[in-house]
Amino acid sequence: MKIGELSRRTGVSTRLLRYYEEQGLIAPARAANTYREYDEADVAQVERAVELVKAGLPTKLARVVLDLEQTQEEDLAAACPRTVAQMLATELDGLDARIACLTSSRRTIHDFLVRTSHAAEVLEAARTPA
DNA sequence: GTTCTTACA
DNA sequence: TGTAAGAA
Repeated sequence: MKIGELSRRTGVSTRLLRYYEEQGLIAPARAANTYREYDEADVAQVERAVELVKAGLPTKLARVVLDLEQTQEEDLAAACPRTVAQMLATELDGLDARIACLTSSRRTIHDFLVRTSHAAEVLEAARTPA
């Protein structure tokens, strides 16, 4: 399939699909007319890439993870270099720090809200969207 | 009509 | 990242 269809199927803009390719996250084949040619495996690859990026991984790390998953599905354990594991651990630490920060923010806002007469009603509304 | 590359905002 | 230009 061509880039347009892949874009529709994955919800990722053609602009971003080309950028992912530039960053080594995907490696589509090329048709004779120079058009990029994607297969089903690329669809899964793009969806996976989106997950990793959503998780906040730098594209550099996402590229490595994607690469590891593609080549060493069985003994991934041995294939992942310590340096990569270390970087992932650092990501985890950063996440923990952000969670702590957000938890603090939540506390501050929540504590104030609870002091208002609209607390019960508003908090219930937030809990029951749409 | 669709994609490609390059480049600007 | 969206969008534009010019070519295929």
